[in-house]
This record gives sequence, C-alpha cells and structure tokens, in this order.
Amino acid sequence: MSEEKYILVVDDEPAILDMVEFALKRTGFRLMLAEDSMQAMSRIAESKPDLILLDWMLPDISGVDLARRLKRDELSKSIPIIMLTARAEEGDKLRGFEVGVDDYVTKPFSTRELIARINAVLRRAEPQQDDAGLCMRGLELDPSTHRVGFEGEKVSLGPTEFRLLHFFMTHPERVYSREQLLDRVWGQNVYIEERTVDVHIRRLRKELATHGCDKMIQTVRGAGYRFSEQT
Amino acid sequence: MSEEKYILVVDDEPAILDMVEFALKRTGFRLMLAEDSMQAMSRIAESKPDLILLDWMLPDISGVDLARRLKRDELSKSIPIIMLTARAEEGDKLRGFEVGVDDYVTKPFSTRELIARINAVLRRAEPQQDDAGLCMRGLELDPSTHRVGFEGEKVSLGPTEFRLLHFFMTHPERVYSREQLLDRVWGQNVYIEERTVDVHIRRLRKELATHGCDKMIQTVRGAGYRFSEQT
DNA sequence: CAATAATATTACAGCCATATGACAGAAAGG
DNA sequence: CCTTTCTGTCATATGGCTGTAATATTATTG
Repeated sequence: MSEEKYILVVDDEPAILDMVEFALKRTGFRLMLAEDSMQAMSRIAESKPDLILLDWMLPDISGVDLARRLKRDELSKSIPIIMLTARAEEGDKLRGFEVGVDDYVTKPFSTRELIARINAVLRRAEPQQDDAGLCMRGLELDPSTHRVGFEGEKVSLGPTEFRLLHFFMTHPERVYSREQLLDRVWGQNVYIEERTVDVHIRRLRKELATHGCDKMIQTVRGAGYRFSEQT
Repeated sequence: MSEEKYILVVDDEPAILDMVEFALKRTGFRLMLAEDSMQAMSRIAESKPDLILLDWMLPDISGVDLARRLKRDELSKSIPIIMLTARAEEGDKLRGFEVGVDDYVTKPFSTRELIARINAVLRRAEPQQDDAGLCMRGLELDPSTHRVGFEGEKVSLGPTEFRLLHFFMTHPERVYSREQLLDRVWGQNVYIEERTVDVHIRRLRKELATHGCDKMIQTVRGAGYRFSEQT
C-alpha cells in the first residue's frame, strides 16, 4: 500500500472535476484527467491507471460504451472502473454491471463516499492480479514468470505466441474471429493482415504439437479459432 | 451486431414512411413495411422481424390494440415494439406501457433520436438471444462457442448448416419460404438458386439424423420449411 | 390411376478458407 | 556492430464447402 495509486478521472463537468481532484489529491492519490472518451483512451494508452472514475454521460462516446470497450481489451480489462451517474435507475446500473463495471456512485455524492468506494474497489482488485497461474489439461501458463509448461516439460514460445496463448487460456471455449484476435491480442489500433493470425496460430500449434497438446487450438471454419479443453 | 436486423414499420403516412425508410436503410437495418394492422400481421406471419415500429393511429385496428395482440401471442411477444405517437399525453403512454410496449417516440422526432431509441431497445433485448445458448428438445446450439450438440453428443455442421440451424432455432414454429431463407441466412444481395436451399436442408437433416432428431426440420409442401419441437 | 408438380437425393466441379513453408525486414540482445 | 530471434507478408498446397444440375421419390390433382 505504500505506492501511490493513479486514478484516471473522465468527466466533462468542471464542477465535478474540481471537487474530485481536490478530494483525491488530498487523500494521496495521483490524478490523470480526461474530458471525453477519446482523451481517456489516449491517456490509458500512455500509462495504465490503477482505477478509472468514469462519467456516464460524455460528449463523444457514452461512458458505458467506453467501459465495454476497455473491459474487452486485454490490456485494460483488469483496470477497475467506477461509474459516476446522475441516474439511479436500476436498468442503467444493470447495463453497467453487465459490461463489467466494478461499482457505481450516484450523483450527488459526498467525497467521503467516493473515497470509500475507491478504496473498497482497489482493495478488492488487489489480489486479482492477472499473474495467477493458469492451468488447463496439463498446460500451464504463468504470467508472472512468463513461463509455459506442459506436464513439467518446458514449452518455449515467442512473445506473440505467448500473448495469444494467454488470451486463449483466459477466454477458453469461445470462438474468436481473426479480427477480434488482432484487436485483443495485438491491440486495437493496428493494421495487420488477418491472415497473419493464421501464421501465429500455426507457430503456437507447432510448439504445442511437440508436447502433444496442439489439439486444444481448434479451427472453426468460417468463424475463427477456439481454445478448448474438450476434443 | 454482425447480423442485419429486420425492422417492421407500420404506418400509413407516406411522409413518415419515407423518412424512416431512408434513415433506417442508411443505418444498415433491413426493412419490412406495412400500412395497416392487417398487413402488419401477415408480414409478421411471413417472417419474424427483430423490432416493430408501430404508429399509434392506423386505418383499421389501432396501434395499441395491435401491440396488445402481438404481446399476447407466444410467437410475437418477444419482439420489441416502439410506438410512434403524435400525442404526448401521459395517459396514452401509460396505456402503451401497460400493453407491453418497449418504448415511445413522439412526433415530430429526429431520425437521430429514432435510431438511438431503436439501438437502445435492441441492445436491451440482445442478451436474450445473442449469447445465450439455445436448447430445444435436447438439441443445443451455442453461438459463442460455435458448438452444436444433442444430448451431450457432438453434432458437426458446416458453416452454412450452422447458420441455417441457428436461424431456425431463433425462429421456431414458423414456416419460411426458400426465398426468405436465402434472404435471411445467406444475406440480401445473393443470387442463388432456390433449390440450393433444399440441398442444405438435406445436409442439415442428414447430420441431425445420426442423432435421431432430424424430424425437427419439417417440410411444408408448397410453402417452405419449419423448425419445430413438436412432431 | 395417370399426369404433373414439388421435394429429396446424389454426384460433382469449382471455389474458397485454411494450412504451411519460405523470406526479408525489424527488433532485440550480446 | 553483428548475430539471433521475431514478425508480418506472400505464394502455394490442400481439403472442405458450396452451388448446380441431373435423377429419383413423393405428394397432388383430375
């Protein structure tokens, strides 16, 4: 808890912004500011904050949509999000939670409440570090050590293959199109041939094949690829 | 998302119709038109739309009555309805919501507002159909994993057969002509022989037959095909 | 029951999606 | 600065999928 946490505040109302800024700085957080979704995304790209305070209403892309986007991207999905909303309607809240938002604060709110929620969410998020070791059918991947193994044997992968496998193991059983994979494994602003995905799938399979577990990467013709424990 | 949504517009004013048609087509929706309630019902019987835009005032049966009727029928009750009304009176709105209408747009309206409402309603309705695995009489289809099974056994289908079955399972108990199937399963700008549908029906049935559930795809002579749980 | 229409079934050739191997440039590491 | 590894693209191979037509079967009609 010694290290200072960075909080990105996304809001276009100066009044709110001032209040939040004052309260958070006083409590010992470091701030990053953005006035709309575009700015928010570039801030995040520059430097990953520890938590995002996100207004429901924004000038460009709506807060929920931004949240959905962030929660979909491999790089930003682990960042907790607290939404600020004027509406207390249950429907909206539900939509937010579906998207993966971590908590809600309804305007008007006290700084005390805000701080409390932020601390609660940060505490909850702490142990949820993404370096929990993954294991499926003997195939182990440890993000913290950046190692992959199969039943004790060492599996050696290049950086991209590692990220690809990591994505698959955290999203098993589901089919992803080449486009989605490019978006989520490579990052959203890259222009790369879709066929390139095939090649990396091939490289990943080739290495897995030496250990006899390449069948876990499955081709779904006309749709994309899937990582699965089942045959 | 990926698939084109069908919207049935029920209105007898050419001016409104033109405007709506232009706006919706531009946004990428597929249109179905009806000028009164009777037409609307037969359109729905032909092919189930994903959403209905319903004028309050119609030449024959009033819009509210039609809405009530649709919301009572098992086959059409899940279709979201947005009412178009000139009156802003709360009483009318209430009556509409009681009937089960999903949203209201008061004339005059901007196309932007209309589109926004449509998207909102569709998004709200989405989680029912999009990701939820479908299951009927032991036959399971999961769009997210792209897997089909029958009582645990794996059912393997080609891409077209998968889409065909997916369409059928989301539109059960209703007859679709070959033309309609080509339109909705293959896409709108395809020039393909109608007989080709027979062949894909055959392929689908053949695979289903190995699991003993091919009876669910039924031929309706002179009309088309139907997917049904009943025998 | 014959004649006709609609659907079922089969076979097949072209096409399209994916797999694979090779390569040059970029990045990383020594 | 050189070596090595990694990356993205292309060319080619392969195999499955697709649409069509030809033929068989079944239903409808008079």
